[in-house]
Amino acid sequence: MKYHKIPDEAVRRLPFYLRGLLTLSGRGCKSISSRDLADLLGFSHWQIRKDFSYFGSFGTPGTGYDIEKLIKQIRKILKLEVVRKAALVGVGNLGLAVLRYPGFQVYGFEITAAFDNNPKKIGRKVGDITIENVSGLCGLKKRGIDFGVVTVPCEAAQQTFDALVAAGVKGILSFSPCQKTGREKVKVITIDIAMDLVRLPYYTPANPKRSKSR
Amino acid sequence: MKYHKIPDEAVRRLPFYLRGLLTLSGRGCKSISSRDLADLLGFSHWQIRKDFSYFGSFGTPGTGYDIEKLIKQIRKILKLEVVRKAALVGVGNLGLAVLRYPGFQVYGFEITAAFDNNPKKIGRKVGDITIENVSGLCGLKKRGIDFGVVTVPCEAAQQTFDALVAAGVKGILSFSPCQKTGREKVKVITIDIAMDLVRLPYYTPANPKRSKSR
DNA sequence: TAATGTGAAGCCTTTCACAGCA
DNA sequence: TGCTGTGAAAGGCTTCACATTA
Repeated sequence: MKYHKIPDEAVRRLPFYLRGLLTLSGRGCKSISSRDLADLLGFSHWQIRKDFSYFGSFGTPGTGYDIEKLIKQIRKILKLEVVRKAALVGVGNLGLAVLRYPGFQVYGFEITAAFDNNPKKIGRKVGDITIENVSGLCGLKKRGIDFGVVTVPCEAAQQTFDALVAAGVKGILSFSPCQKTGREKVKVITIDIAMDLVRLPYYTPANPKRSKSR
Repeated sequence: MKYHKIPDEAVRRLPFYLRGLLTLSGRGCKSISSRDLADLLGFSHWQIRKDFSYFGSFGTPGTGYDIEKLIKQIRKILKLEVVRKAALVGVGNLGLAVLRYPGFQVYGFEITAAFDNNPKKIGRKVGDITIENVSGLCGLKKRGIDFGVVTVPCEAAQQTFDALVAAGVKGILSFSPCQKTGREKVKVITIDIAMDLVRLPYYTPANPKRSKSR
């Protein structure tokens, strides 16, 4: 394998591969070819091989990929070998939905703390998690929490960001469109529901061209 | 203006431009240069000019863009000149969060109906919307609803998709990772929270390269 | 034989530089 | 002079074809 700059698009696909492989592993499958994995996930087989090749050579010509080995490799690439912990800030409906979402654990990701500034909510439990006052954010590092999920209203987004950055998190997943991104050194991934919903009409007939549905 | 295939990436940016312009309009601004809009939104000025140029020439050399005119143009491109209606299926925490999200209206988008299969929820009101039985999905067309938002659990995703497609919707925003996309003719945009959260660790130091935070 | 890994081609997107207009 | 609109260059990603390996 030679050096290649790794396309961010390839990184974006790794979790999909991981999910597919975990499913296969759960079914007891031992190995799979790029073609079969491609059919399963809706990618092309050369895309899958190319993506893996950015990170090394994991397969066996003539046979395919050893599923367990590949899962391990992708976990390593994504830095999910150890369980990663995140804190959620803003326990409204969206925050609750994210807290109760069961789908993180298979990846080795856990939300282990929740914060809010509403005194009525502080102290309540959601599953195993007790909602804390946002003033406690500064203690994240000590608790081994490196990531933040921001589900606060727009007005509170910027100060929540600043608090998380001050607390030393390494990355933030934000549902708020209202932050001035860029000035921080931490990676911020933003999910903006309105942005995605609003461009649906564009793809309506008379524009029947299309693309990856992201 | 000459013919150009329009990059999907440019379409993806239009709602951001629209939001910025609406904010400016609200502040009473009349016109803006590509450079100032770029600074406001965190894009580059040539990117903005290029994006607009795919759709036509909206600006005035030496002056910039007339904000109201530009808003109208982007609305037209995104097919948001008339108010677009969507139905939400699955009124759990996430569904509630989306229903209560106030940010769609400025774009000319409205969620006007909500469906669930839980008898306890049917008949309840969320804001102005009364939750209906999913069996009522087939009547969407008559009510002028062209889009669907899917916030049901994984297991129910595929059948919800089929029902929405059968009801004649033109596009679907899905929060479920579990649909076999591709076989439908309708545009599907998928938001997968776990996928986005899970790749945060990758960007953690020792991989300090970076990119657009999407 | 069956499948991987990869250089090279092709395509799409972004950036640049500047002609042209108000 | 200041800013737009756009051809052309540069850069990045995907697809292809095939040499290579088990």
